[in-house]
Amino acid sequence: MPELPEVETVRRALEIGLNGLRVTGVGGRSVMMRRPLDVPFIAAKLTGCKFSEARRRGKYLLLDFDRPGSLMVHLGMSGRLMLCNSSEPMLKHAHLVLDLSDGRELRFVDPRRFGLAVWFGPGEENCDPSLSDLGIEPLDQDLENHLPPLLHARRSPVKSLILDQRLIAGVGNIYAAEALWRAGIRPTRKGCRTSLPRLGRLAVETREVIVEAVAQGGTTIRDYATPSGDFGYFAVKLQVYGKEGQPCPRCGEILKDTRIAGRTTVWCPHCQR
DNA sequence: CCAGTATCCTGCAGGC
DNA sequence: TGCCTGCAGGATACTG
Repeated sequence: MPELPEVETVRRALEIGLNGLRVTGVGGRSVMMRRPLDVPFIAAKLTGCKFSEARRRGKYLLLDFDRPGSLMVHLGMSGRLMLCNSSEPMLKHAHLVLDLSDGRELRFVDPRRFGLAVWFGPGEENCDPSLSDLGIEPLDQDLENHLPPLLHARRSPVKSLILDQRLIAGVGNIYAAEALWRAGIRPTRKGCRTSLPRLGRLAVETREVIVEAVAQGGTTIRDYATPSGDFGYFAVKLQVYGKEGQPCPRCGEILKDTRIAGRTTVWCPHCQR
């Protein structure tokens, strides 16, 4: 569910919300997620540790404490991190709960269990393929030089390519649709059949839509919220995602939806070519 | 190596 | 009111 802007918003909220706090206990249930969740192991590493900072790489969050190593969290499709008072009723799918020294709790809730939370010992995060295989960050200044030749070398639809985390890290289904619409590129067009200048434009529009979404605190479609329960306000700026059958905001043509790589893709047949 | 599909899981909306 | 189907901000194992 959450893409880079939502994860970045969560990161910023945690940096403030966890500032100066210590983990006084760890609870939850060791359910099967994208990787097995090992609550006792995380408890052994984290209990008594003081939060220091929250980092982000692509859609991955890395929480650091006053001991070597870090807790990696991915929210998958339905994952949420919530800062709650411990008196608040526990949600059904709160798989991992960190008790905090101010009496509150950080709860990792993920009904679909496509997310993950794992502890990395010192140096381990550099070896983990989920992180080491990630492509360039959309906010990287070098994006428009780096990305176009990579996409141009591939035969897949550009939509699949910008969803490929090994090429560019952090773009998901919402911002892929928005960036392609802004760049005027048909999502089914193959990378190798798209000119380098047009792919450069796509790189620029991808970064721009992500910058704008971060500034709005991300997009709330169904249930995304920051750890303190705030919603993201970028939804009002979406031009095509979820708007199939409605007129294109640029030319008025009816927006179509197609499935690419198993994912719904909305686009304008007139201005995306 | 690359490209495309199937799959993990729960919840919810829509059709009958 | 159900029951069934398909779809949902994702990543990856597997197939050809």
